[in-house]
Amino acid sequence: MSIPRTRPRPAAPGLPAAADPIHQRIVATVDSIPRGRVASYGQVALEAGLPRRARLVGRVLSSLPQGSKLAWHRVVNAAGLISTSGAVAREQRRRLRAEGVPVDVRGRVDLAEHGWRP
DNA sequence: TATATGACGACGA
DNA sequence: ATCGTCGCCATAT
Repeated sequence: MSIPRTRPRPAAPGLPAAADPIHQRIVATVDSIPRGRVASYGQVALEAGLPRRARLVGRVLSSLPQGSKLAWHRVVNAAGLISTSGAVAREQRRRLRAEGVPVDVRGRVDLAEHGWRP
């Protein structure tokens, strides 16, 4: 029997990424981070049932549509540092401070103090 | 098909 | 604390 030489394809080529169930779990997890707390990319991945997929979380957040209501600003890297840059980083810092999360001059949040502990 | 590149992270020196 | 290395994996080139 010859095996079809077709590789598995991403479920629906052409459908919006938001339709992907993996993507949805990540979004749902970020949505569960309480106001005033922050989580790391790796932590979000873990909570979403996707261990070691931190980069995927970053990729999903970086491709959110403009005007998304998701609290993407509550996600920082494992060191507590804002991982975005430029105008996005300034917006993230602004939003965090606006909800009572201190961000130091280097763009760092104290995870021991404001980290999300589900 | 091969390499490079990230909104990352764990680890060892 | 800082740095390099490696693992990770979807996209881009």
